[in-house]
Amino acid sequence: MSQPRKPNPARRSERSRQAVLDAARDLVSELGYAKVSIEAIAARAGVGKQTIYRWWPSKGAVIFDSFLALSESEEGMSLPDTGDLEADLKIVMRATVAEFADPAFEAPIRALNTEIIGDPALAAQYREKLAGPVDEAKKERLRSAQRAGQLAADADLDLVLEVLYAPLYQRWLHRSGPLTPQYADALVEITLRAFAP
Amino acid sequence: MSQPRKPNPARRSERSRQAVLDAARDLVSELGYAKVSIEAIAARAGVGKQTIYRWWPSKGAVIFDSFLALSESEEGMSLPDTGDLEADLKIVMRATVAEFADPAFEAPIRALNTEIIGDPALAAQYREKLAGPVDEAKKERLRSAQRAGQLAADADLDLVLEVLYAPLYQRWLHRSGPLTPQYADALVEITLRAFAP
Amino acid sequence: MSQPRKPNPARRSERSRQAVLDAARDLVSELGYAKVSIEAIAARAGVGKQTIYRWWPSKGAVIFDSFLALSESEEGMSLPDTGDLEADLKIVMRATVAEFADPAFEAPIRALNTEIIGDPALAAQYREKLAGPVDEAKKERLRSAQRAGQLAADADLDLVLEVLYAPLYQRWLHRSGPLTPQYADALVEITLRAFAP
Amino acid sequence: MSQPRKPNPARRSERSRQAVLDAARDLVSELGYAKVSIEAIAARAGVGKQTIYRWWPSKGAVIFDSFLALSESEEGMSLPDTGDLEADLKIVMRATVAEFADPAFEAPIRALNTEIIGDPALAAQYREKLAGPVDEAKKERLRSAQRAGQLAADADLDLVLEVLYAPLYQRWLHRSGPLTPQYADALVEITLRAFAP
DNA sequence: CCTTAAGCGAGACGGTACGTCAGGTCTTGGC
DNA sequence: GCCAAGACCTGACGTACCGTCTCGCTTAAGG
Repeated sequence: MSQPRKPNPARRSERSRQAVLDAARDLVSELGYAKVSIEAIAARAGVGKQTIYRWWPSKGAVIFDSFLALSESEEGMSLPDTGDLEADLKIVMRATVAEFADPAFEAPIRALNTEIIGDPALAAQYREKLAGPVDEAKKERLRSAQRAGQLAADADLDLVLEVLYAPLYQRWLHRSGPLTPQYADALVEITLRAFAP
Repeated sequence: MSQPRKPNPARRSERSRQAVLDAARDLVSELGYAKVSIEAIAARAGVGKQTIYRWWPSKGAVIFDSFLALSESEEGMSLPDTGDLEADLKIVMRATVAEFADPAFEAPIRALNTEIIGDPALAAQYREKLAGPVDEAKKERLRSAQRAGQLAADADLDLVLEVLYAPLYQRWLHRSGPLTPQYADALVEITLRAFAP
Repeated sequence: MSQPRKPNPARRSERSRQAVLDAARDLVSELGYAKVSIEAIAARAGVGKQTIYRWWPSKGAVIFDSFLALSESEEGMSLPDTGDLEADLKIVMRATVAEFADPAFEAPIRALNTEIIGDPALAAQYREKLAGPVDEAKKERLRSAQRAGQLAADADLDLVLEVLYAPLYQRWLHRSGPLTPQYADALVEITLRAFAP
Repeated sequence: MSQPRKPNPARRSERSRQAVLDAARDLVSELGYAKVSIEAIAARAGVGKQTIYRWWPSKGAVIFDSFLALSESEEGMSLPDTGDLEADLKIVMRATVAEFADPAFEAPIRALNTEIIGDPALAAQYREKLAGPVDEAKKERLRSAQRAGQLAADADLDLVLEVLYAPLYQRWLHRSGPLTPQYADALVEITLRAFAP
């Protein structure tokens, strides 16, 4: 018995790959995740359906990749470090709040979360490729704060990030309350009190 | 031209309603949210498709209702109040962690979240009918703690609940880390420190 | 295990059935058998593909049925019987030759033969529903001739029909020679000599 | 603009040509004409698809060629001539009947007829390359019979062959009756009576 | 003898059609 | 008048092949 035969990546058409990713991104923005079909992506990209099925295992994977490609530009990001942790975090959190208020981010980020909930493989990729690098940058800033004595030296940084961000994400996903700069500030203050040295 | 004519709820068949809800619940457990179809629910329930379309606007609504019906039994719940907030919360949080470890809860809760992310109307219903009563019970316990001086009197109780639960939910949904009793305890401790009087 | 579940013929839409048959006939005439697709038939008929698959097992069956429907009008046909077998047969054979010269008959009849060669079930249906009644009418005329002493009383009438028609059909299908009124006459003369009393 | 550039036959790979022809023959036997694809032929032959498209214009042409190649061995055949036309023809016709009963001939011959009906160019090739030589040999025997006074001197030999063979071919293609040695004999007798001197 | 252009295998590509599944609407007959 | 049943049109699924198009690689001809 033979396996489903893997395509040869060396022959892959970069032009098609980009066209698919672009089309996927556009369609998610226009229609929302649920209403995007692989047929529509293929048609918009001017690509045969088989070309999508050859390189991606599912609709979720295509759309996920289209986000991945987007964020690859902002690689190696790092957070501001003025020496004042609270001020720095508030800037970052307020920026996040602002981002979430931008309707252009709405559809893609909800799409991403819908996929991730139902597909462990995508969730793993998400953590590794998207959340991971960003979290690492944030933890770097927190370590700097630990060295400066602004944060408990033994604080579990993953936990710090969760306390800081999870309430914000949840409130946004569930639409269970307003996302205001004040809310961002409150989260920073609460977190710093919780993990004070 | 005539409107789509609303059905008369008085005539509604309770037997069919229950059969649909039961079938929906079973199928979500067996297949996961995405793979459940209205056709399959109707077939399993021994019900005409029209009967579903007559009474529910969408697949999400049916499935949501099937969860609602489940939780209506546990109405009027309240949290333990031994006078020791930390101990009481740890009991509750550890119970939550244990619940999330039960594979029978996996499919339905992920289904619920998938629906809620993409449908504001369902999200509102969720907050009102499911999360609301539970949160109110929790807040009642927190108010008791405020009166006992175990929690800052001016603490925003919604925020307290978010800091307590959102990290847990997010870690579970994203599968970004293990859910242990120790993790539950840590969240309680962090939250109490953050909102200490 | 359950069978593929048969549709209930009582609920069949006559409007759809007719539309499919008409579309099939038209498309075969326009494009030829090989280039007709079920998708195209469905589209032209304004019908869902499933409606075709529900009632017919294959493209061949649809197209065959579309011919069947056509010929049902000429049911109960009978051949001229002037008492002069040779003259009567020449009229009929010349008419057949003329029919084959009509380009509008070209595509459908070739289509029919293509199907029949490859599909025993269709071949059986063809013999029973299309060829059978026509052949019976012809044999009726031949029996009359036998009674009149113009044909050997013990002649195998199926064989007579084959000798009369098979050369004509083959010449036309293989395009191996011209179909002229003279050719029609020659076949009649040869056949009558072969089966003379 | 440049023409599609014709390949240089001198460079043609004989090994590939044979492999394609063999694969085509095998696949037609196994699957029947309709289910054979060019992809499958190429794969079975271990040949690139382009190699097929380079040398043959259509699936029909490949398969036709594969039959041609087969029959090239039996070139220059001739019929028995014992002086007794009836006996000689019965031997030949009974042999043909036997051939048609062999299931190994089933698929290829039906395939050949399917092609020929729909493609005038292939039909012409068929007459010239396959049917022609065989018919010529048969006509040679008939001419010998004419000289011996066993057949009308002015008989149209093409017509004789049609009367002799077309009923047999048609009965086989349409499966409209049994092919027995008696049937073969009957056809010979009828034909000889029809074209008696 | 060595280049060089052709044929070759492989297989990705943009497409069309396949046959299936489900969506949501509509109709029929039974209760 | 709701209900079970299920046919209908629609649209997407994932697959099979179409015929075209590169890729490197042999391989035979001609300079």
